[in-house]
Amino acid sequence: MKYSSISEAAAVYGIPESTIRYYEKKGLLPLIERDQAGRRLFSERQLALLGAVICLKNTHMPISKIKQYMEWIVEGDSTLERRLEMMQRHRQAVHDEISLMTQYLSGIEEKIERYTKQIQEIKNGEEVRSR
Amino acid sequence: MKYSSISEAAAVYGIPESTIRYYEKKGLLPLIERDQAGRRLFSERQLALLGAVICLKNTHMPISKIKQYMEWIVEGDSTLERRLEMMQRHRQAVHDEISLMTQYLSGIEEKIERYTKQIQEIKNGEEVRSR
DNA sequence: ATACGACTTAAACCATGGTTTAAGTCAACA
DNA sequence: TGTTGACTTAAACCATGGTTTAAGTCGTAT
Repeated sequence: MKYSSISEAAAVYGIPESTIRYYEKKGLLPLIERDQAGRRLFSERQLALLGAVICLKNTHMPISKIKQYMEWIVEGDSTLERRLEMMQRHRQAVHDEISLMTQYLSGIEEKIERYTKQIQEIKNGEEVRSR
Repeated sequence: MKYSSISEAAAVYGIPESTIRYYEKKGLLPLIERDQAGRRLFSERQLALLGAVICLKNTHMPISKIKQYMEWIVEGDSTLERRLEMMQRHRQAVHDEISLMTQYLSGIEEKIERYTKQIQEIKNGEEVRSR
Protein backbone atom coordinates (compact mmCIF):
# COMPACT_ATOMS: atom_id res chain seq x y z
CA MET A 1 0.00 0.00 0.00
CA LYS A 2 1.24 3.47 -0.84
CA TYR A 3 1.50 6.06 1.88
CA SER A 4 1.76 9.84 1.61
CA SER A 5 3.55 12.24 3.89
CA ILE A 6 1.77 15.20 5.45
CA SER A 7 3.26 17.52 2.82
CA GLU A 8 1.89 15.34 0.03
CA ALA A 9 -1.52 15.13 1.67
CA ALA A 10 -1.53 18.90 2.07
CA ALA A 11 -0.60 19.34 -1.59
CA VAL A 12 -3.41 17.03 -2.73
CA TYR A 13 -6.05 19.30 -1.21
CA GLY A 14 -4.17 22.59 -1.44
CA ILE A 15 -4.24 23.27 2.28
CA PRO A 16 -1.42 24.03 4.74
CA GLU A 17 0.13 21.21 6.72
CA SER A 18 -0.71 23.11 9.88
CA THR A 19 -4.40 22.71 9.12
CA ILE A 20 -4.04 18.95 8.89
CA ARG A 21 -2.24 18.86 12.23
CA TYR A 22 -4.94 21.06 13.69
CA TYR A 23 -7.67 18.75 12.39
CA GLU A 24 -5.96 15.72 13.84
CA LYS A 25 -5.59 17.43 17.22
CA LYS A 26 -9.28 18.31 17.15
CA GLY A 27 -10.18 14.67 16.55
CA LEU A 28 -11.25 15.01 12.92
CA LEU A 29 -8.68 12.55 11.62
CA PRO A 30 -8.58 9.47 13.81
CA LEU A 31 -6.45 6.46 13.01
CA ILE A 32 -3.63 8.24 11.21
CA GLU A 33 -0.64 5.90 11.21
CA ARG A 34 2.94 6.91 11.95
CA ASP A 35 6.33 5.67 10.81
CA GLN A 36 9.12 4.74 13.23
CA ALA A 37 10.11 8.40 13.43
CA GLY A 38 6.60 9.47 14.44
CA ARG A 39 5.77 11.03 11.08
CA ARG A 40 2.20 10.80 9.83
CA LEU A 41 1.47 8.30 7.06
CA PHE A 42 -1.64 8.85 4.93
CA SER A 43 -3.08 5.78 3.22
CA GLU A 44 -5.50 6.18 0.31
CA ARG A 45 -8.26 5.62 2.83
CA GLN A 46 -6.94 8.39 5.09
CA LEU A 47 -6.69 10.74 2.14
CA ALA A 48 -10.32 10.02 1.31
CA LEU A 49 -11.34 10.72 4.90
CA LEU A 50 -9.44 13.99 4.82
CA GLY A 51 -11.38 14.81 1.66
CA ALA A 52 -14.62 14.15 3.49
CA VAL A 53 -13.56 16.46 6.33
CA ILE A 54 -12.77 19.19 3.82
CA CYS A 55 -16.10 18.69 2.06
CA LEU A 56 -18.02 19.01 5.33
CA LYS A 57 -15.95 21.98 6.48
CA ASN A 58 -16.45 23.79 3.18
CA THR A 59 -20.19 23.29 3.47
CA HIS A 60 -20.05 24.92 6.91
CA MET A 61 -20.47 21.97 9.18
CA PRO A 62 -18.95 22.95 12.55
CA ILE A 63 -15.84 21.08 13.64
CA SER A 64 -17.65 19.55 16.61
CA LYS A 65 -20.13 17.83 14.28
CA ILE A 66 -17.48 16.70 11.83
CA LYS A 67 -15.71 15.15 14.79
CA GLN A 68 -18.84 13.28 15.79
CA TYR A 69 -19.22 12.03 12.23
CA MET A 70 -15.65 10.76 12.05
CA GLU A 71 -16.02 9.02 15.38
CA TRP A 72 -19.07 7.24 14.03
CA ILE A 73 -17.10 6.10 10.98
CA VAL A 74 -14.46 4.60 13.26
CA GLU A 75 -17.14 2.89 15.33
CA GLY A 76 -18.29 0.93 12.29
CA ASP A 77 -21.56 -0.36 10.90
CA SER A 78 -23.51 0.09 14.12
CA THR A 79 -23.54 3.85 13.42
CA LEU A 80 -24.70 3.65 9.80
CA GLU A 81 -28.18 4.96 10.57
CA ARG A 82 -26.85 7.86 12.58
CA ARG A 83 -24.44 8.79 9.82
CA LEU A 84 -27.20 8.56 7.25
CA GLU A 85 -29.44 10.82 9.28
CA MET A 86 -26.65 13.33 9.83
CA MET A 87 -25.91 13.48 6.11
CA GLN A 88 -29.61 13.88 5.30
CA ARG A 89 -29.87 16.83 7.65
CA HIS A 90 -26.68 18.27 6.26
CA ARG A 91 -27.90 17.90 2.70
CA GLN A 92 -30.93 19.94 3.68
CA ALA A 93 -28.78 22.60 5.34
CA VAL A 94 -26.53 22.89 2.28
CA HIS A 95 -29.53 23.01 0.02
CA ASP A 96 -31.07 25.80 2.11
CA GLU A 97 -27.85 27.74 2.04
CA ILE A 98 -27.61 27.46 -1.72
CA SER A 99 -31.19 28.73 -2.05
CA LEU A 100 -30.49 31.70 0.17
CA MET A 101 -27.30 32.56 -1.69
CA THR A 102 -29.18 32.32 -4.97
CA GLN A 103 -31.77 34.78 -3.71
CA TYR A 104 -29.12 37.22 -2.55
CA LEU A 105 -27.42 36.76 -5.91
CA SER A 106 -30.43 38.15 -7.73
CA GLY A 107 -30.48 41.13 -5.37
CA ILE A 108 -26.88 41.77 -6.35
CA GLU A 109 -27.74 41.43 -10.02
CA GLU A 110 -30.47 44.04 -9.61
CA LYS A 111 -27.94 46.45 -8.16
CA ILE A 112 -25.67 45.80 -11.12
CA GLU A 113 -28.49 46.60 -13.52
CA ARG A 114 -29.40 49.79 -11.69
CA TYR A 115 -25.82 50.98 -11.63
CA THR A 116 -25.35 50.15 -15.29
CA LYS A 117 -28.41 52.17 -16.24
CA GLN A 118 -27.48 55.12 -14.06
CA ILE A 119 -24.00 55.24 -15.54
CA GLN A 120 -25.44 55.13 -19.06
CA GLU A 121 -27.85 57.96 -18.28
CA ILE A 122 -25.08 60.14 -16.94
CA LYS A 123 -22.97 59.43 -20.02
CA ASN A 124 -25.86 60.26 -22.35
CA GLY A 125 -26.45 63.49 -20.49
CA GLU A 126 -22.83 64.52 -20.88
CA GLU A 127 -22.90 63.69 -24.55
CA VAL A 128 -25.87 65.97 -25.13
CA ARG A 129 -24.43 68.82 -23.12
CA SER A 130 -21.13 68.65 -25.00
CA ARG A 131 -22.74 69.26 -28.38
CA MET B 1 -41.50 60.48 6.85
CA LYS B 2 -41.79 57.49 9.15
CA TYR B 3 -38.88 56.51 11.32
CA SER B 4 -38.18 53.23 13.08
CA SER B 5 -36.38 52.66 16.36
CA ILE B 6 -33.44 50.30 16.60
CA SER B 7 -35.68 47.59 18.05
CA GLU B 8 -38.02 47.87 15.07
CA ALA B 9 -35.15 47.82 12.61
CA ALA B 10 -33.76 44.74 14.36
CA ALA B 11 -37.16 43.06 14.19
CA VAL B 12 -37.49 43.77 10.46
CA TYR B 13 -34.38 41.72 9.69
CA GLY B 14 -34.52 39.33 12.63
CA ILE B 15 -31.15 40.33 14.02
CA PRO B 16 -30.13 41.52 17.52
CA GLU B 17 -29.94 45.23 18.21
CA SER B 18 -26.37 44.73 19.32
CA THR B 19 -25.44 43.71 15.80
CA ILE B 20 -26.85 46.94 14.39
CA ARG B 21 -24.87 48.98 16.92
CA TYR B 22 -21.78 46.96 16.04
CA TYR B 23 -22.28 47.62 12.34
CA GLU B 24 -22.68 51.31 12.92
CA LYS B 25 -19.52 51.42 15.02
CA LYS B 26 -17.65 49.61 12.27
CA GLY B 27 -18.76 52.22 9.73
CA LEU B 28 -21.25 50.03 7.85
CA LEU B 29 -24.19 52.31 8.55
CA PRO B 30 -23.23 55.92 7.98
CA LEU B 31 -25.73 58.76 8.23
CA ILE B 32 -28.04 57.23 10.82
CA GLU B 33 -30.05 60.08 12.34
CA ARG B 34 -30.78 60.54 16.04
CA ASP B 35 -33.66 62.03 18.00
CA GLN B 36 -33.18 64.66 20.73
CA ALA B 37 -32.39 61.90 23.21
CA GLY B 38 -29.64 60.44 21.02
CA ARG B 39 -31.65 57.43 19.95
CA ARG B 40 -31.14 56.08 16.42
CA LEU B 41 -33.85 56.84 13.86
CA PHE B 42 -34.10 54.57 10.81
CA SER B 43 -35.73 56.06 7.73
CA GLU B 44 -36.97 53.80 4.94
CA ARG B 45 -33.75 54.58 3.15
CA GLN B 46 -31.66 53.57 6.17
CA LEU B 47 -33.62 50.34 6.48
CA ALA B 48 -32.87 49.58 2.84
CA LEU B 49 -29.18 50.25 3.41
CA LEU B 50 -29.21 47.94 6.42
CA GLY B 51 -30.78 45.33 4.15
CA ALA B 52 -27.94 45.78 1.69
CA VAL B 53 -25.38 45.32 4.47
CA ILE B 54 -27.11 42.11 5.54
CA CYS B 55 -27.21 40.85 1.96
CA LEU B 56 -23.50 41.45 1.49
CA LYS B 57 -22.62 39.98 4.87
CA ASN B 58 -24.69 36.85 4.22
CA THR B 59 -22.90 36.37 0.93
CA HIS B 60 -19.60 36.49 2.83
CA MET B 61 -18.30 39.88 1.89
CA PRO B 62 -15.87 40.92 4.65
CA ILE B 63 -16.88 43.86 6.82
CA SER B 64 -13.96 45.95 5.56
CA LYS B 65 -15.28 45.72 1.99
CA ILE B 66 -18.87 46.39 2.97
CA LYS B 67 -17.60 49.49 4.72
CA GLN B 68 -15.84 50.63 1.57
CA TYR B 69 -19.04 50.08 -0.40
CA MET B 70 -21.17 52.08 2.03
CA GLU B 71 -18.66 54.91 1.99
CA TRP B 72 -18.91 55.00 -1.78
CA ILE B 73 -22.69 55.20 -1.55
CA VAL B 74 -22.39 58.21 0.73
CA GLU B 75 -19.88 59.80 -1.62
CA GLY B 76 -22.49 59.88 -4.39
CA ASP B 77 -22.53 59.47 -8.16
CA SER B 78 -18.80 59.93 -8.59
CA THR B 79 -18.34 56.39 -7.22
CA LEU B 80 -20.93 54.67 -9.42
CA GLU B 81 -18.32 52.89 -11.55
CA ARG B 82 -16.42 51.65 -8.54
CA ARG B 83 -19.62 50.34 -6.96
CA LEU B 84 -20.59 48.67 -10.21
CA GLU B 85 -17.25 46.98 -10.48
CA MET B 86 -17.34 45.84 -6.87
CA MET B 87 -20.79 44.33 -7.34
CA GLN B 88 -19.70 42.60 -10.54
CA ARG B 89 -16.77 41.01 -8.75
CA HIS B 90 -18.99 40.07 -5.87
CA ARG B 91 -21.56 38.51 -8.17
CA GLN B 92 -18.79 36.33 -9.55
CA ALA B 93 -17.61 35.36 -6.06
CA VAL B 94 -21.14 34.43 -4.98
CA HIS B 95 -21.66 32.51 -8.17
CA ASP B 96 -18.43 30.58 -7.62
CA GLU B 97 -19.39 29.79 -4.08
CA ILE B 98 -22.78 28.48 -5.17
CA SER B 99 -21.08 26.25 -7.77
CA LEU B 100 -18.70 24.86 -5.21
CA MET B 101 -21.48 24.20 -2.72
CA THR B 102 -23.46 22.48 -5.43
CA GLN B 103 -20.53 20.18 -6.18
CA TYR B 104 -20.08 19.32 -2.53
CA LEU B 105 -23.82 18.74 -2.33
CA SER B 106 -23.61 15.92 -4.85
CA GLY B 107 -20.75 14.39 -2.86
CA ILE B 108 -23.03 14.40 0.16
CA GLU B 109 -25.83 12.88 -1.87
CA GLU B 110 -23.52 10.06 -2.92
CA LYS B 111 -22.77 9.33 0.71
CA ILE B 112 -26.48 9.23 1.43
CA GLU B 113 -27.00 6.72 -1.36
CA ARG B 114 -24.15 4.52 -0.18
CA TYR B 115 -25.41 4.52 3.38
CA THR B 116 -28.94 3.78 2.27
CA LYS B 117 -27.80 0.78 0.26
CA GLN B 118 -25.55 -0.55 2.99
CA ILE B 119 -28.35 -0.32 5.53
CA GLN B 120 -30.70 -2.15 3.18
CA GLU B 121 -28.16 -4.91 2.60
CA ILE B 122 -27.68 -5.44 6.30
CA LYS B 123 -31.44 -5.54 6.83
CA ASN B 124 -31.88 -8.09 4.02
CA GLY B 125 -29.15 -10.25 5.51
CA GLU B 126 -30.83 -10.24 8.90
CA GLU B 127 -34.16 -11.11 7.35
CA VAL B 128 -32.68 -14.17 5.65
CA ARG B 129 -30.83 -15.33 8.75
CA SER B 130 -33.98 -15.05 10.87
CA ARG B 131 -35.97 -17.51 8.74
C1' DA C 1 -42.37 62.36 42.08
C1' DT C 2 -41.10 58.05 40.68
C1' DA C 3 -40.71 53.97 38.49
C1' DC C 4 -40.50 51.68 34.16
C1' DG C 5 -38.94 50.49 29.60
C1' DA C 6 -36.27 51.66 25.81
C1' DC C 7 -32.51 53.42 24.74
C1' DT C 8 -27.28 55.11 25.15
C1' DT C 9 -21.91 54.22 25.62
C1' DA C 10 -17.28 52.02 26.12
C1' DA C 11 -15.02 48.15 27.12
C1' DA C 12 -14.61 43.51 28.12
C1' DC C 13 -15.60 39.12 26.69
C1' DC C 14 -16.53 35.14 23.60
C1' DA C 15 -16.49 31.38 19.80
C1' DT C 16 -14.65 29.67 15.70
C1' DG C 17 -11.07 28.23 12.95
C1' DG C 18 -7.02 28.28 12.22
C1' DT C 19 -1.49 30.03 11.98
C1' DT C 20 2.87 30.86 13.94
C1' DT C 21 6.66 30.08 16.89
C1' DA C 22 10.25 27.75 19.38
C1' DA C 23 12.68 23.96 20.37
C1' DG C 24 13.66 19.54 19.24
C1' DT C 25 14.14 14.65 16.58
C1' DC C 26 15.32 11.83 12.84
C1' DA C 27 17.23 9.91 8.27
C1' DA C 28 20.05 10.36 4.63
C1' DC C 29 23.69 12.28 2.10
C1' DA C 30 28.52 14.56 1.64
C1' DT D 1 30.63 12.99 11.63
C1' DG D 2 28.00 16.80 10.72
C1' DT D 3 24.79 19.35 8.36
C1' DT D 4 20.48 19.58 5.82
C1' DG D 5 15.57 19.09 5.21
C1' DA D 6 11.35 17.21 6.57
C1' DC D 7 9.16 16.35 10.15
C1' DT D 8 7.53 16.51 15.42
C1' DT D 9 5.23 18.96 19.73
C1' DA D 10 2.95 22.35 22.84
C1' DA D 11 1.68 26.73 23.41
C1' DA D 12 1.06 31.25 22.04
C1' DC D 13 -0.94 34.12 18.87
C1' DC D 14 -4.23 35.93 15.40
C1' DA D 15 -8.51 37.50 12.62
C1' DT D 16 -13.31 37.72 12.17
C1' DG D 17 -17.66 38.76 13.72
C1' DG D 18 -20.08 39.54 16.95
C1' DT D 19 -22.29 39.48 22.30
C1' DT D 20 -22.39 40.85 26.96
C1' DT D 21 -21.83 43.86 30.74
C1' DA D 22 -22.05 47.92 33.56
C1' DA D 23 -23.40 52.30 34.31
C1' DG D 24 -26.13 55.84 32.88
C1' DT D 25 -29.97 58.91 30.36
C1' DC D 26 -34.41 59.85 28.64
C1' DG D 27 -39.72 60.11 28.13
C1' DT D 28 -43.94 58.57 29.53
C1' DA D 29 -47.57 56.38 32.45
C1' DT D 30 -49.18 56.00 37.43
